[in-house]
Amino acid sequence: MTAAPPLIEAPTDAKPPRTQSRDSRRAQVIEATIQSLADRGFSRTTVTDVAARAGISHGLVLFHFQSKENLLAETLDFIAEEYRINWQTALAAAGDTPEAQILALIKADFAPAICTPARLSAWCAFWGENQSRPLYQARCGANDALYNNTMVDICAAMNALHGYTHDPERTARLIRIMIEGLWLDLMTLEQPYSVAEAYETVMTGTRALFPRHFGAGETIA
Amino acid sequence: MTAAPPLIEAPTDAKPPRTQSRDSRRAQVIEATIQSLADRGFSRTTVTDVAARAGISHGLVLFHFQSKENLLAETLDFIAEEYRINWQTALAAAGDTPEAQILALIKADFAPAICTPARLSAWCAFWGENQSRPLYQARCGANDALYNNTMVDICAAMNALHGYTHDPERTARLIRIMIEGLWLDLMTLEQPYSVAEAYETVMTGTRALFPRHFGAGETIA
Amino acid sequence: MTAAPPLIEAPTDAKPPRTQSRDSRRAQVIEATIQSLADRGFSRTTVTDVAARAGISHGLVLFHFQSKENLLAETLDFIAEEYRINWQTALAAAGDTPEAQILALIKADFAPAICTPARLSAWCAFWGENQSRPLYQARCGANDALYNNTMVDICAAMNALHGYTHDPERTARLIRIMIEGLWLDLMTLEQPYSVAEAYETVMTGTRALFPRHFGAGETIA
Amino acid sequence: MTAAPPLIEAPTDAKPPRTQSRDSRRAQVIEATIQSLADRGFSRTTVTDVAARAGISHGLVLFHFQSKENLLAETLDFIAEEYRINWQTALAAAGDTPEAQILALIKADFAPAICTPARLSAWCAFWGENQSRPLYQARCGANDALYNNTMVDICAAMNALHGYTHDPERTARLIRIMIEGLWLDLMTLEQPYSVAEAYETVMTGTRALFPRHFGAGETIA
DNA sequence: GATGAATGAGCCTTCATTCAT
DNA sequence: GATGAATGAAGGCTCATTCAT
Repeated sequence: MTAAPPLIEAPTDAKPPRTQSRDSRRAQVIEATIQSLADRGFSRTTVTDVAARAGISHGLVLFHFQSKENLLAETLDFIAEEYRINWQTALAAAGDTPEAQILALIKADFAPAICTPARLSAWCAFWGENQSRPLYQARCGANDALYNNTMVDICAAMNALHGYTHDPERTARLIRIMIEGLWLDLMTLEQPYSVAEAYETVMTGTRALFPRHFGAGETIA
Repeated sequence: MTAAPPLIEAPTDAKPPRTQSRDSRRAQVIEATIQSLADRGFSRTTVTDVAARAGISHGLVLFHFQSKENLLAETLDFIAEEYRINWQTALAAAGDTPEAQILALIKADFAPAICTPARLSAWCAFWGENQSRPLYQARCGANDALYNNTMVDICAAMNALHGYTHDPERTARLIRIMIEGLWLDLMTLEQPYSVAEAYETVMTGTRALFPRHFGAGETIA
Repeated sequence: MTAAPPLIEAPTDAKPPRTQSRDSRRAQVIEATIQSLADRGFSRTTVTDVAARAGISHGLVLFHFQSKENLLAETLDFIAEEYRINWQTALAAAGDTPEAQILALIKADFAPAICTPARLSAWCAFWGENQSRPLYQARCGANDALYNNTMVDICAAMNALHGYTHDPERTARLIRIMIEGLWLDLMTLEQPYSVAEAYETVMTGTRALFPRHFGAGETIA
Repeated sequence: MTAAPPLIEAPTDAKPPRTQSRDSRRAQVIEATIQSLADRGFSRTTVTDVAARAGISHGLVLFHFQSKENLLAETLDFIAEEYRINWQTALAAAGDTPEAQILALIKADFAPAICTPARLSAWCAFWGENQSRPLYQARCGANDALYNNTMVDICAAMNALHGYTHDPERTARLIRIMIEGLWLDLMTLEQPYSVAEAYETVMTGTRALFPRHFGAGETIA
């Protein structure tokens, strides 16, 4: 599996030029928004705080994003797209066997670029706000459905190829919600276990579902 | 299994007496807070909205709860306690075998009094707000640890009694995060599946972990 | 003619009670809004300025009026109603002859309670803002039409009773726009003439329209 | 009477050359300001909106006019000068008799180039803003005084030549404020009468003042 | 207990103005 | 000349909190 390259550069200590290109400024602000959502949650994420994290004035944030609502929507778009590219890249790099594909998808969700406290918290901030649910559906519904359908197809291929007799829908859902549940744990627990342990836990569950595959030799690297 | 009785009465159409007992007023306000968290999310839940739902003035809400922060803390206490009583009651009513206890605990989490859109949304509202994480830990950390330890003990008993060789920590965690992941699904999906299907999904996963138990005959009733 | 009594009490030096009745507060704020419109114009009238003039916090202004837009609408309602009561009271107190009625209506428009710098400027602030035109029509259109129709009827009565052969529409319009034009002068000129001179000017114009009436003996007193 | 030629060209669909002469750019921006004042009113007229109407960037608007305040002042200068040229041209083209001069002045004020919704609204925007009153006096006071003195002189000539015995000040004022009052009507009314009807109304009033002149044969052409 | 007037901190947003390119 | 990124003052509005009644 090839990890997706980081989509935006990390902020450097070098003094940025006073005026930046439109795209670079927007990426910088979106990253600051993710950090703010993670640190302060949805309700305390303010334009002023985002601007301060990006080292610019609040006016400039709105100059680039028009409104706070739009900023949040574009931030959600960004992490959704980042997530989609991550798993699709991992899937493309995996072999043709369904077991390799499942493994690739699981590993992708715990990859360092994705399974970051900030990223997880940002997701959770959107999940936790009922008001953002229509926004979430509009921006992520299709992606989530695509992920799910992909996983269902792979589980069906496991049945066809290896003689399992699972309900593909339910099996795919189990894999997905195990990952999500572990993500939630990583955020919620005061002293969470490691990402590696989370990965091992999903693998344990997956191995239970497909006992003749996913031998214990695989680790997250 | 005996379902835990509802801890607070549902709001009736009958106008409440102008002067209610302290406890009844407080319960009424807490229920209104849960509804507001579910309907409007953490960031849009206001004292005024809670008061309107409870049919009283905002002044009275703060008279009873001192501050909004305290109101939210007590609301969290309430649902945490409600949740604790629910699973402990279910566990007490279950038989002595670990498989019966696991089944009771799972069923309890999908019981109608607990697995309500409002309840789930309220939980999620707290999870999504990083600012409330210390609060959450302070109020729910002990409960969550107790639940987890209980589940670990039961899983260890499954090993001892029935010859399974699982890591009890990891197995207990799997059962717990499957439930949480399904809860998240129920809230996040635009058109979620039924609670019964969610229950069946956990049971499928549990059955995979303990293949010689949890036969398909059990339904959520 | 009996001058309409002032509809709201002038602010006194006596320290007002910390909390006032709803109506008295609202009247106080509306008067402050009129003053602000007169002093600063539409574009510089802010909620904060109105609040400062009323000696209260901006929050309280919005507590009573919900929004700035609504405050302006209610202020317009207020002066429109004040104006309507003023001329209708004057008309009711006038005799039955159309010449007495015309005289009463003209005098009413230059009465001290109406023809105030603040009142005139407030009207002009609404006229000058295209954005407020729909608001103006919605709130004042009916009143203005009523005034105009009344004047048309009186002019028709002048024809019928005294043998004039004017177009009643045009004559009524002339009387009305002479008054409005003089109001505009009183506001626009750096060193305007007196209200009495404005009144005499309208009377001169009216006398020209009805040469056998409105002898020079009438003054505004 | 010869109508004053339009002082600035109407905007054409043809894209203007990227670099225009200084004067042409300034005229273009001033015309855009008039339109913005008319469409959006004083309080909603922004540099950005003016720039958009002129098809240039807001930076360029301020490059040419230094500040918004100065832009508004120059716009006022422009319409004041346009107005002055309009009536002075009309007056110069009129005959030597005072009755011809009065007629020419009245007609000039309802000429198509002057009595435009945009022009009227722009005037009204300035009148309605008390803050702009010093500006108005500084820029238009002399013009207005000149107009008034001219009209007073003409009314005095009417007396001398034709045996009327009016107060020239008051008569001149009546003619002027009738025109202004009708302008106000044209802007304020939801469904105003035509400009021609407004002109006829002034003529009716003028005829009443000078019964032996201004026979009904004259129309606005 | 209970209400609702009152305050003020803090939010989102607009917009005139500056200035690097 | 010309653009548009960038700033920051100021405005409308929300809402937790206080407090007189």
